[in-house]
Amino acid sequence: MAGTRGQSYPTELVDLAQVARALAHPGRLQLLAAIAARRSCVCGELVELMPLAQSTVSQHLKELKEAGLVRGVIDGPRTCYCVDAARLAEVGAAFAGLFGRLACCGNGGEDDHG
Amino acid sequence: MAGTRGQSYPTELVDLAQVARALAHPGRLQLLAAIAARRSCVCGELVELMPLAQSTVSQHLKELKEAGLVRGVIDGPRTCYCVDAARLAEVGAAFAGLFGRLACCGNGGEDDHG
DNA sequence: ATCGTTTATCGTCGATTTACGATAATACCC
DNA sequence: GGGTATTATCGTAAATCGACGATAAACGAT
Repeated sequence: MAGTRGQSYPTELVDLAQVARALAHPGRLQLLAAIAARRSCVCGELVELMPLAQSTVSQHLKELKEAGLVRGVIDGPRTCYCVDAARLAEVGAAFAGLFGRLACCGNGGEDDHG
Repeated sequence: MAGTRGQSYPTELVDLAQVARALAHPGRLQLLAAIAARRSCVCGELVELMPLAQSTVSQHLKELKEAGLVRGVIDGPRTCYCVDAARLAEVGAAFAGLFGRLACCGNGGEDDHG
C-alpha cells in the first residue's frame, strides 16, 4: 500500500487520508447523517432505511467505528450507535485546516476553465 | 457500486463521497499540498518529491483533476498543475457543513464509554 | 524529419473494497 | 434449557485501487 520504493508518508497525511477513506462512500455518509439526526440509533433502524443488506450495514458501521467517528453502545440485545462529537469536531478542524492551507496558496479570482 | 437492491443515494452524498475518495490517499494529499505550496507546479517536480513512479503520480494527478481539485495547464512540453481555489473553497464549505450538522446533533460532553 | 524531453495512457498484477447470504454470538422471555 | 430477536462475523465473488514498466503522444530544438 505504501509503494515498493520504500519511503513513507507523514503521519498527519496518513491519518487524514484514513478518515477521508471512511467518508468515501455515500452509504457511510448517509449512515453517519442518520445516526447524528436521531439521538437513538439502533442498528435495525439503520438497516431499514438503507438499501443494503444487514451484514453490509454492519460492515460499514464497523468501518465508521474503526475510524473513530461513531461509537457503538451495547443496549440489551441491540447496539445503539452515536456519533463521537469530540472526534468529529477534531476531524472537522483537521479538514478545515487542510482546505485553508490549500486555498490560501492558490489563485484567488480565476474561475474560468476552457 | 450502488448495491443490487435498487435504490440509490442523494446526489449530495454521492458527490461528497467522491471528493472524499480523492482525498483518501496520503500520496494524493501530499500532491495536493505540494501543488498548493508552490505556485509553479510542474509534474516533473512532483514526481521528484514523491516516492512513486512517474506513471503512478500521473494517475493520481488525473484523479485529483477528475475530482475537480486541481487543474492542469499545458505549458509547452510539460503540464503545470494548480489547485482550483474556488472549487476547493466549495468543497471545504461542504465538509464544514457536513461536520457541523453531524456534531450539532451529537452528544456534547461525553467522551468516556469503555 | 529526427532526436530528446516531458507527460499521459495502456496493460497487468496483487491487494483491497463492496456486496451478499449463511451462520455464529448475545440477550431476552417462557 | 428452548425459542425468538438482534447484531456481528465468516466465506465468497465481482469490482475497483494502487503500483509498476512499457509505450504512445505532444512539444522544442537541431
